[in-house]
Amino acid sequence: MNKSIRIVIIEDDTILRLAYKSLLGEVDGYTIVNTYASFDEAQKELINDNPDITLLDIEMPGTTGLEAIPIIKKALPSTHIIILTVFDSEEKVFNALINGASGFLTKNSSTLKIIESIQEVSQGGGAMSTNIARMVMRSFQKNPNSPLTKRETEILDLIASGQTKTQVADQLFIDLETVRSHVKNIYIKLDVNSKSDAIKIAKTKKFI
Amino acid sequence: MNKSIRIVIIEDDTILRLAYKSLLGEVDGYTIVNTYASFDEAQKELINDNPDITLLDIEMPGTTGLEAIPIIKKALPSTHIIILTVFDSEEKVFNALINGASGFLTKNSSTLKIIESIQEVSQGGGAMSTNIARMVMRSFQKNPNSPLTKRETEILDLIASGQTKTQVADQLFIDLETVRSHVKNIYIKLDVNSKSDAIKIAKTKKFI
DNA sequence: TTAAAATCACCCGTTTTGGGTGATTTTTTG
DNA sequence: CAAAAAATCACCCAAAACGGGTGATTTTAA
Repeated sequence: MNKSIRIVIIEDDTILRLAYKSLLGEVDGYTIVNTYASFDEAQKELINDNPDITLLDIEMPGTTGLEAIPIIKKALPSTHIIILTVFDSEEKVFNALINGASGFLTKNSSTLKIIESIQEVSQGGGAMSTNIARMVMRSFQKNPNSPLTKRETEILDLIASGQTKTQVADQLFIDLETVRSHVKNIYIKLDVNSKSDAIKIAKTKKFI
Repeated sequence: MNKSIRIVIIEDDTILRLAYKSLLGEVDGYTIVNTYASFDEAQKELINDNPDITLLDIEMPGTTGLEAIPIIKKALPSTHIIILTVFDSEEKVFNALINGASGFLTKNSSTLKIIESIQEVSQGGGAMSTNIARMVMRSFQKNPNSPLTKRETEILDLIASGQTKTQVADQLFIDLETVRSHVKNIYIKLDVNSKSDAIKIAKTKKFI
């Protein structure tokens, strides 16, 4: 028989916390080691609990789930964190990603989805609710209505990666004056007059 | 009764193509409008087919799936593309994302997973195989062993976003000389002597 | 209570930048 | 094919930014 998956739940909503506990506790191979209503409460016990999976609410009184992620990862580098969120802001999701969460579930996820996700994450996979997956994918996608030409986009891309016009010229095997000419056109199209503004506008409008 | 979901399959492997066709064709509410062994073959027919979902192999003779995505999206802006991949390279997956695919399935995905994914994607969600989800998440995560301090990371981050040292100084309410001092230390730690090299190294090593 | 991190100062010459005002040569597309 | 769009290159100028050197002080954390 395989070892049971050790799960800790940190969720301030009592109803949800108990619901998760009783639902997941009945699953074969899952052990709910402990549950907490806040991270501050969980912090000292967590090392003892030694969970394989930590279900973590992102919105909590005291230390938020977002702030808790790096602390947990530092104390227990091999634990996998699954975030529970109401899906309010993109920023929170991306911050959680950056900090090292392995899964993202919206709170309306079905029990089955949660059970599956724990299984997948504990095997080294990733898990996302479909709306979060959609959001993540959209964040990669460029605006198809960019006013910039292909070459202009290419050049602005290189500039945004930190290169000077001279370096861009060398890399594209064209003259510095040509790059300057393109950049001037880019500035006109984006209605800016500096490198940083061009990059900022182009990024927020997803032209690059 | 709801309208059936119109599906087109573009996949050069005959066995797989027929397998998908027969498996998905039997699902209630799914209609396989057409199947093709290459995009070049599909191209003229696709507008007529008017699929809700296009299952697209990423590796194909002639026009690759990757190249096909923007063409399909241009001709049929509202169709959703689900990529089928053997999961060889990160680059391909990210390029597909950038070009506007709505789903990513590895070819070892179960029929159930494919059926679910079509459902989710056609409802505006996203779909990913767990190993691709994991890959995407990992791409967001920073290196925990960065030699840079918090402040240095913050400053390099702003510089990488296109700001000048002067702008960074203003934004952080510190003196330009302080920023310069930090940048000098960053250059030493990363063993570089220019902005662009610092950004390049820091990005590839995921320090920022 | 040390070490590390963050802050600021002034020197220097070089490179890059942004703006103006052009022109020519591909490429694309109706 | 013809017109339009995109990409290429040229030379002027002054202001800003850059990279390097060599310090010091204060604040924060181990």
